[in-house]
Amino acid sequence: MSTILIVDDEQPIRSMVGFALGRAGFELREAADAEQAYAEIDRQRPELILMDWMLPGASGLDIVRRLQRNAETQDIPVIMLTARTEESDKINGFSAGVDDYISKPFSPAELIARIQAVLRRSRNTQPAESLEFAGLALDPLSHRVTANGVELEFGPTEFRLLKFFMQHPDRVYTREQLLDNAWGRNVYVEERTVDVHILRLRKALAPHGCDHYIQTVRGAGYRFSPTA
Amino acid sequence: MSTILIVDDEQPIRSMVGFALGRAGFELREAADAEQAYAEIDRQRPELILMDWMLPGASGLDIVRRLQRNAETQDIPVIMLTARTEESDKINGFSAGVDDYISKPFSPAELIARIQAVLRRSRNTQPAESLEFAGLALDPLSHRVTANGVELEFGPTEFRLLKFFMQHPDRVYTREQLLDNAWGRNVYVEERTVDVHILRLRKALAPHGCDHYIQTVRGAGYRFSPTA
DNA sequence: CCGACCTGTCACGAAACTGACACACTTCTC
DNA sequence: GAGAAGTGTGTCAGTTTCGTGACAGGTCGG
Repeated sequence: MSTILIVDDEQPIRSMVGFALGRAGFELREAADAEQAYAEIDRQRPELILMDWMLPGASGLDIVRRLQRNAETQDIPVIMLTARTEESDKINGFSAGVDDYISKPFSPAELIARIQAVLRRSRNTQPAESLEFAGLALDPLSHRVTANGVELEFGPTEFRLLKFFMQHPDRVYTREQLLDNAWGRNVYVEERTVDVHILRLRKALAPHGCDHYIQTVRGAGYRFSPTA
Repeated sequence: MSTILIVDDEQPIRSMVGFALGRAGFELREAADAEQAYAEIDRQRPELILMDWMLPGASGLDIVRRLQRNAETQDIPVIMLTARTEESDKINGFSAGVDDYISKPFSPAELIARIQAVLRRSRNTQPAESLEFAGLALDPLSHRVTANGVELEFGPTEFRLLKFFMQHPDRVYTREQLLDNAWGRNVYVEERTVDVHILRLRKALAPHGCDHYIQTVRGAGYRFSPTA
């Protein structure tokens, strides 16, 4: 049973969504503003957040950005609820970590379909279990990496990159694929940037003898393989 | 080679894009408005559409929505050309089936990169299986070759050559065929170069007794046959 | 506003890869 | 057996690819 949090100041919307989700077998919790949202998330981590675009006080995007900065809440998928009248707002939702958008008004069927699509995607890429290979451990939930018991510090990008590698070990990925998976599909950065982050990962891993876990495959890309 | 359709009412833009795409080996067709776009798509299905956001009469998004409703055209990937990064427009576009966005002005390099990324994603890339013959194993996913458990190092060309051989065992290929398949259809290299790479393959395989897997067929070419 | 941190890009040198060539060697033809 | 044709192999320079340090812009908290 998935727990879903809706953050919207309009009570009718919350009711409608609650009704639709209830029929589809989701458990819904509600928040009317940013403060309640933080409180609810803190009380129990939801599996997905439906975030209204306009809220009294803070915009939904502000909340998403703040969630992104927090290691505990960073990987909760978010679906934005937007209204047509706000199209002129300049936003950068996808790069902030928003997984999908739904325009109001929406049908219950569309809502359910999108929620399930996002959940399916995020479950594939976010196993809640800790990943460990030969002394190198990464825990997606606590957002922590340890090598032989010693905690390592990584920036968000390097963390995502290492997480992706550890989720798909022993397989070569091109720079482009790594950009798609650790950066996002809709960002345009130079492929060589991947090299730099690989370097930074290796540098951080080197003191613990784990730098060779990431191998260069000339002409193809990079591979995470702790056994080699 | 891929045929790409650009739908844009500004002739200079079409020319610039045409120039950039021509250099990258794409064939470009042009449409200045919705009517021409439909006509071009109907005449020959393009592999990808570059759609201007603002068009006289209909917006690019309207065209995309209409294409989406038609079974024949709904799976043609679309890249939107937007005047500015109006992210809120992206919201509606992604849900309508737009695959990517490029903000004007854009560089030719970015255009090419995004087109190739979208094309690659939309093409069904079947995961290749691991190939093994008598102790010699090649895994396309991890990009690894092992002989009796020992890992062997190969450059990109030798790897492609060996992969092709192992995908088509027990069959003679001329040097020209090998160049076509392991190098590429439209590259010009001396046929004798194949000999050199065969030599390098054999050299790498020899310490593990696998060098005789590749046989010379005098006057014809080479053959991969582990049993012979 | 400042300073710490994260990020993307660039430039440079090092290393690896590649294709070509020359020559030695084998096989075939007469 | 001689010559011709086809193939094996060592070598080398040009090119490509990668590692790495430096740096500027951005973000965020104070």
